Amino acid sequence: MNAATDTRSRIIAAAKPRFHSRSYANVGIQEICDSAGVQKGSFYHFFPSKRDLVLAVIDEFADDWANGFVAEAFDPALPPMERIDYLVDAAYFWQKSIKQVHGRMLGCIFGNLTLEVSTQDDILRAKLLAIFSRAKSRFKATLEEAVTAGTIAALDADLTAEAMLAYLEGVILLAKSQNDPEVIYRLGPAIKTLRVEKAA
Amino acid sequence: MNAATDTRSRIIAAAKPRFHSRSYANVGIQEICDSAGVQKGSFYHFFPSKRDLVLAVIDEFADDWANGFVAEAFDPALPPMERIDYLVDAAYFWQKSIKQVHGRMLGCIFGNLTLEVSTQDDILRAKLLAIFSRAKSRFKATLEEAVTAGTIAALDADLTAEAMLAYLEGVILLAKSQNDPEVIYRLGPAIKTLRVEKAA
DNA sequence: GATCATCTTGACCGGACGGTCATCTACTAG
DNA sequence: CTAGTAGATGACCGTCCGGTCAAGATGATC
Repeated sequence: MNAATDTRSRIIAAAKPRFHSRSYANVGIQEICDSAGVQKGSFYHFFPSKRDLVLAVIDEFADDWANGFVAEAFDPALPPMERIDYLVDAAYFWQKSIKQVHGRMLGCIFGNLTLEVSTQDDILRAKLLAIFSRAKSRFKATLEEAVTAGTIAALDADLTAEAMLAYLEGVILLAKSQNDPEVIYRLGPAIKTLRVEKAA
Repeated sequence: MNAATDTRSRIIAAAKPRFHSRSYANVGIQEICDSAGVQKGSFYHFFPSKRDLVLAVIDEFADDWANGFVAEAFDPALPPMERIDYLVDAAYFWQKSIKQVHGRMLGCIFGNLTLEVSTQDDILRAKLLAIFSRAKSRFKATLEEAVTAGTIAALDADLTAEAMLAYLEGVILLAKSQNDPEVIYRLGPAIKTLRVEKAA
């Protein structure tokens, strides 16, 4: 790792928890630079704008998830519907551990950013939409596999997948409003009851 | 209406669409004052702080809903489960009309504010939590009535109500990420498939 | 007509914001 | 040894931020 990539990744590392725990508008470049031990001019050498930083932060969070819980949850060795349970559990344990350390339930950074910036910045909205789109695909493939395996009755896999993603985000939102990850524990499992029937 | 209350309500009227369409942090006091034709000193005569303004804005939005769509939807004359359909429809049509006028889907201001500020301001979080709590009660009473009427099988009304509220917020979030109210139209009706069984 | 509380005015505060820039350093390639 | 490039430095830009304040206007009460 040369000095250049190190500076860049230190900036991102400093930005991640801040954007996650507060909001896009509430975190300043100066604060990130101070925390990363980087000069502002150096920051703008790597990132043309604040938006480009948050874009990189979103990518890192997405990678963390894809290589972590998501990879574990969507393990082909698991029965399809158990993967969904696994993912909900992972969200619960993650939020719980964050709260233990941080004192707060921070929720899903993709959901947080979506509601904050998507009316003001179409580039950020498109980025977040792409993240959700990928998540939906995972759910969809899992549902299709479950139908094929006969675990569940036929349904509209595309819409049901989207509904499940919506539900998960909604549960995390409600949990955040109560600052209580147990909400995810209580409500999460009901995700499997969601059904959108195939159009006739 | 005397001059005092008029100034106060002009401030709130100017603030409402701004907080709804952007974010808490992104809307400044000065801008609101300019739009309302009020001096900043006058603003601070009525509101001790920006937070107090947004608290008043939340109350007005809650009243608008309570006296509008919510009153229509939770009409005792309607069969219980149809009330839930009505509410989802109302959310859809409302977001659709906002998009037609504004060009954007703005989503639910309570959800928007929750994800933006609830890690940073416990007073605002408590306020939003109270709003959600009231909404949940409406769902719960409706579900209990449906069970009593034999329309649906027995379930945990409290948790199912919370799950439905979560789902609605999640659907609106996803719709906002696509800037497309049709998402609510497609996914909304599945709200009735959500079930949390009574604990044994 | 005097008093008092309510409301209005507009200048002002310190500090934070995102972003720019000329200058300097360090490394690499020819 | 030279030239070029990537990166680091820190002062600087204009603007906006939430909030304050002393002074003035207004209108009701006694």
